[in-house]
Order: sequence, then C-alpha cells, then structure tokens
Amino acid sequence: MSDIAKQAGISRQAVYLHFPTRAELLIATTRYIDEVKDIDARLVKSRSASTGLERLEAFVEAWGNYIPEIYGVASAFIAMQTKDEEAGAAWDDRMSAVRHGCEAAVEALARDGRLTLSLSTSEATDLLWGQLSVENWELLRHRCGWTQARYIDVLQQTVRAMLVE
Amino acid sequence: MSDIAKQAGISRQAVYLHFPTRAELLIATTRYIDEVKDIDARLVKSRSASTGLERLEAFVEAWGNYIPEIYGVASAFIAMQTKDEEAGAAWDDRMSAVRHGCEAAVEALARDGRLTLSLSTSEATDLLWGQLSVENWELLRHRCGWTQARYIDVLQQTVRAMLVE
DNA sequence: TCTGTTTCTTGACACCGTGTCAAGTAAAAC
DNA sequence: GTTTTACTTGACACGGTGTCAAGAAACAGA
Repeated sequence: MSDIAKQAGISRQAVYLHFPTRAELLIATTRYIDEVKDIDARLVKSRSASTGLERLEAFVEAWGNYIPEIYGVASAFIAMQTKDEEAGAAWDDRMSAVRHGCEAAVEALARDGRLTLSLSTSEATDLLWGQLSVENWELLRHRCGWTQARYIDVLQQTVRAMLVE
Repeated sequence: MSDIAKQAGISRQAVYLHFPTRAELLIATTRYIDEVKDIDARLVKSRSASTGLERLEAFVEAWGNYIPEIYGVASAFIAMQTKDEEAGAAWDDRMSAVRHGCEAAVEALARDGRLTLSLSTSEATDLLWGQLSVENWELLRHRCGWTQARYIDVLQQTVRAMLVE
C-alpha cells in the first residue's frame, strides 16, 4: 500500500480514503483494466463464431492475449488468496466468469458433435479452464520462456487435441 | 510457526532451535515426506517402462498420486513463493526435479517416434509439466470436485492426446 | 550422586505490513 | 467568507517472523 501511495504521489493514508482495503483496491483495479482494455470487444469474435471449433480457438486467443494485461493484479490476487477471504472470493468470482467462457465454447463443440466422447461437458470445461489458467500462462511464458505468440499457437493446438473429436 | 509449536507441544521459540526459518522448516518437511512416502519406489515403474507411452502413463500416475501427499506443504510453499526468496528457490528446485521426470518421459516418446510433430521435446516437456502442476491438480480436485481416480484417468488421456502421435 | 551439557522455557523486543484514528491544513465550492 | 472536500502528519493496535537473554529441567558420564 505504501508503494502504491508513493507511486501515486500521495500519503499511504490517502489511499485508504479511496479504497477501504487492499483487496478492494485490487478489485477496483481489475474493473478499471477491464474497462480500459475492453474485455468485451475482445470476446466478440468468439461469441459470434459459427462453429464450436472456431469459438474455442477464438476464445483461447482472446483470453490468452488478455492474461498479460491483468497479470500484475492477477498475481497479487493469487498471492493473497490464502490469507484474505475477500480477495479470494473476488478472484474466484473473476475466474468463474472465465469458466463460463470455457463452458460456452465446450457446449458449442458438443452441439457440433465434436467433443471427445470420453469427457462430459463439465469435465471438458474444467480441463480447458485449467489449461487457460493464469498459473499455466505464467509457467509457460515466464518459467519456460515461451513467446506470447507461441503460447497462443500451442495452446490452441493442445486444447484441440484434448477436447475435439 | 506458533500453530506448529502448539501442535508439537513445545514453545514457539523451541521450533526456531530446530529450524532457523519457516522456509527451512518447510524444506525439511518435504525431505521427510519424500523419505516416509518413498517417492523413489513410486517412480520405479515409470523408469523401467519399455515404451515411451508406458513411461508417460506410469509417470502421470506416480506423480499425480504423489501430489496429495505433499499438497499441504506444497500450498504453503506456493503461498510464500513471492515473498520469501529462499522458499521460492527451494520450491523451484523441487519442481525442476518433476520437470526432469517429464523430460525423460517425453524423450522416451520421441525415441519411439511417437511425439507429436508440431512440438519440440522441450515444448512438450513444458506442456506436460504444466499439466502435472500442483496448481492444476488443486483446480481439478478441489475447485472442480474431481475424484483422485478420475483425475489420474483423465490426465493420462489428456496428456496422451496432447503429446502422442 | 554430582556436574556439565543439551534442550527447552518464559518473556521481552525489533521489524514489517495492514488497517484505524485524531487533529490539522489547503484548496475548491457555494 | 464559510463550508466542504481531499489530503496531511503522526500516532497506535494487531498479527506474524525472527532474535535475544536468563533460567529451568532432563540427561549424560565420572
């Protein structure tokens, strides 16, 4: 909090006049980023896809390219998830929105009859969700040194191999 | 630290007589678990597999079933990873050992000529590593409510679809 | 049984980070 | 010119990690 205050050029206490807790500051930050980076516009292509496969690939591209935008605040959330009840709930909420996106793609795939037979739609959703997690992005991009472009390419291909047919 | 002391029936300060820092206590705990739960014995089947595919599936089973044993200490490590330099390094070290296991399986697969052509061995290793991460296990088992048996089954199948042929 | 070592005890303290509170100031609004 | 708003300084509580000092209890070996 004092780092943020310093960066903003105000006192630490003044930050608390705007945001009651650290968690609420982070929540407000995500809302702000969503607005500025226009998350909805990024999802249009996926939502308007004509086939399940198209929808899946567009979703992976949209969300996969959105992760870098929120990574800073995301890792702050992940770090305090265990300690702060409120932060944990807020992050869960956010991630469950991502899960809905995964679910929509999986259901579109199932409607096309192209979902792998051995998986239920809910299991397929869970797998896709895990694959598109911020933690997995961090592993591949930071720990393993992948480029963002390669991350998107390989994830599209991987997710397809996992879920389709 | 005071919870641990209470549980052990000694004073908080006595814990510091045995372990200089919280990080070193966690490190010692993982070493102890590895010994008691005999990680090496669990990996024998994978190491002695005759084909790459067998090795891969045995590895997924061995490590996937080991995660629950270390989950407590693992999540403690993950939580303090950002703040504590020493803990971060120790956990990285541990996880790089898992990566070596992934690498061995991928290389066995490559020797059999069954590794997906679009992936390098290092990329395939990274993907497998991510799939077998504690974070992914936690997502599927705790957040999504999967059983351990289903987790192993689906992961074997998923990893095979991702990497083989 | 005495003695010295080891192990643990109590109780204090420093440091850091979050969050709270009170009193005062400076600028803007009316 | 007065009130309201936004911010200031400075203090404090609380929880957690890690440190330090002085004393007690268990346990060797002679």
